[in-house]
Amino acid sequence: MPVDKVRLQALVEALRSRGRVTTARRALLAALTSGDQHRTAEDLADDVRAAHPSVHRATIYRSLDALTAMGLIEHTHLGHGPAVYHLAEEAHHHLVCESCGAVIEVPAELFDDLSDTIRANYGFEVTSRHFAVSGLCRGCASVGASGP
Amino acid sequence: MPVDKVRLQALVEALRSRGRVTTARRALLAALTSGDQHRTAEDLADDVRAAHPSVHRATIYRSLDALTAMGLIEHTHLGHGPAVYHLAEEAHHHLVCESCGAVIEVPAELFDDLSDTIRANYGFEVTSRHFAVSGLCRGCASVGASGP
DNA sequence: GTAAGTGCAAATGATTTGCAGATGT
DNA sequence: ACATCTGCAAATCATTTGCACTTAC
Repeated sequence: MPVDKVRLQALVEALRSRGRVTTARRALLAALTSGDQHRTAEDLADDVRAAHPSVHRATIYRSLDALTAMGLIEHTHLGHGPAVYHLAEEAHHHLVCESCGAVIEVPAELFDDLSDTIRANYGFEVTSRHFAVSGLCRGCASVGASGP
Repeated sequence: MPVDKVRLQALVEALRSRGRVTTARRALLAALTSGDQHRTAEDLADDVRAAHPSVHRATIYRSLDALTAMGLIEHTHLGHGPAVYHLAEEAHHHLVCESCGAVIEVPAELFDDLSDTIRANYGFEVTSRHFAVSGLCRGCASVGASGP
């Protein structure tokens, strides 16, 4: 049995223990388990509807909210566009290039020192990867620095 | 002459050197120079229209874009709501509590170490304060940790 | 059986756009 | 004068909501 299937099954069990298992929710978990991370609600809707055409867009949003509340998935704002969703177990931060839009995933541990400093100075607990870190990627930064 | 007026005048001069000085733009700079930081486009529209009722919402957005392109202002996404604008000279990062919505301003230098690490490891230049850092403020974190 | 979840259509909130006319330099 | 801005109305994009019907457990 391939790993993805095992993963999906584990996720569905986690879902069952926290709420109802429905077609839309299972299909969403399946979509998030396979293929590209960083999928927008609209992407996921397309994906789910490929297999279950009657699932409505509104249900996608409500199901994403429910799965988020259960702690199974999270979403990140990468820029001015729609939010992107991924499984909560794939915890990581995002660097987004403001010039070309490239997205770089970085391990959450990179932020540990900053989190410690912020906790010490402000009593603020950095908990989530809800927002990307913006800046310029290597390519775009060097163009800006020396000219093309 | 109060400091704010001097600041505003300097900003208007900067604007003049980079583009046209119009009623909407001047009023926006005035609104951003005085009063609360973290104002949404809608807040700013209200503010501008108090003095100049004929200024249209669309003009506010276009003017904010223009001032951003000129480097005079920037905006930050604090959460799921609208973006908030402030003068570019007031560079700072934002911590936003996911539970109560509190916003804490922190000096940009706090991120220097992280920026260095990211630059060294990924060649990525963290340039902007475009997104807030989410987490839990002191009050909300302690409620979550030990129960109310 | 019953609360929780869903489909649908319409509403919302924030922002953008096309175009004709007004304004800054 | 002439490009740049603006006002207006309508469009767009992402997401949410009210309500009647279905479904999972």
